[in-house]
Amino acid sequence: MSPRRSYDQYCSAARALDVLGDRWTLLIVRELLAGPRRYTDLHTDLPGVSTDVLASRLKDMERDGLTTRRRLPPPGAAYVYELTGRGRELLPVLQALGEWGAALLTERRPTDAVRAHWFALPLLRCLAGLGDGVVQVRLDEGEFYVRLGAQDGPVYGEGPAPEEPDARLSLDAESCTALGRGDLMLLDAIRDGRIAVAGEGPLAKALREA
Amino acid sequence: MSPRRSYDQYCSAARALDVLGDRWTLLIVRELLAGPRRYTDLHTDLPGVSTDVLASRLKDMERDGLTTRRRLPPPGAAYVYELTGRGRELLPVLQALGEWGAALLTERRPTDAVRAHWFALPLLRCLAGLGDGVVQVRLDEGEFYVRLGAQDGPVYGEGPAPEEPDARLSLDAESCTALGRGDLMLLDAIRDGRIAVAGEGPLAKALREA
DNA sequence: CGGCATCCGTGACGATACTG
DNA sequence: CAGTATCGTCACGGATGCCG
Repeated sequence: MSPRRSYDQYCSAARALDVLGDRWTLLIVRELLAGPRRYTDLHTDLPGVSTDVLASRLKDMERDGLTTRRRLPPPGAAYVYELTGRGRELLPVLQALGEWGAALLTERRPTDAVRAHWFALPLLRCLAGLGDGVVQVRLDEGEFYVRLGAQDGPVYGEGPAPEEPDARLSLDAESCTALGRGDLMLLDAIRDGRIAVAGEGPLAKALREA
Repeated sequence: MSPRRSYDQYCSAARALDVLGDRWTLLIVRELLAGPRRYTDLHTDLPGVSTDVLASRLKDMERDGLTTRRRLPPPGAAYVYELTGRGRELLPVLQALGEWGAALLTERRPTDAVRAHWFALPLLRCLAGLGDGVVQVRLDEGEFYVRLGAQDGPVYGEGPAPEEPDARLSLDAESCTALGRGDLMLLDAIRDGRIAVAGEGPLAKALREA
């Protein structure tokens, strides 16, 4: 079970850490921000987490109202874990953490795992305010999509978007980290050709012409 | 020493959690956001932290560039710990955590510790944009001050402000949590008399008249 | 095979005692 | 006052086994 060990402080940040402070919890939230995932998906995308800790965290998070467990309709009837509304409200927390940690994201160590959708979080800020629509992003490591201007704030997902995207971006991971660190401006990178833009909708035009 | 156990992920949020994810680390940052503190001050304001863990965290945080250790000039020559610029950049992280955790801050449990300056974090957002100056805040639990419009963003501190404040607020902890949760608007609370405003400067007038 | 539960070794944590 | 030393306990990581 979860932190039987509360900080016992009448402080909202301490209360948040009572729920979120355990190892792996916030990284599981980061995974689920990219959409519903099965237990095995979570286990393979979080190398190093042991099976019992993952199961324990998922139980705690469900009890704390962060996630729900749902059975997928057949075929492929499996359980998936997904965030509740309350869980999705953690997006600003992960954005703040990611922004602070961007300065630490220098070289890639040989032991570092990489997943494409981990770059969606820093890209959300860069793309905010450019208009509404779905942007499909392709990296060497994989692809993900970003839904801008959604009613519950922008959301994103792993893999190809379920609907036809309004614009397609192709770039490399290095440019992605530079964007997140603020060393590179999105529109500069498009002008330089470090980011390729495809698509004919207004969102694609806005990205190319601005 | 600190997380020898890295998550080993090429992701800025995971990198941040490598540094910040240990128990007590972010709460020590919260304490130091209120100004430099001695070891004993930290130990008494963080009930439950053991002496060796506190010492270990402070070493790790200094090594990771979050804090510095400085000897105070006599009299009272003691060591104080204070945040570096990099450490102060964690303010948005704690604000995001506090905002999310505000929903969990309901009744005060009998085991909960309270410190007045823990309420400074949520109040910063409420006071932002009302102008520049120093606001002294008095609660039953103690007092703190908030410096609005500072060059490095607003900062705050425990106890009375070192300079003469531009406005003085008196309120109770319940109103403070309601403000942080968004259930109560600052100017409404002033009109209702739940917050008393003293002072003659333009900031005090702005608080009373808006 | 996906979804855990069990067992075990190691290390982190919490409480107390002690020292410069 | 500012930590270090010691020790019991628990959480974590890794491997394996069970069960639908």
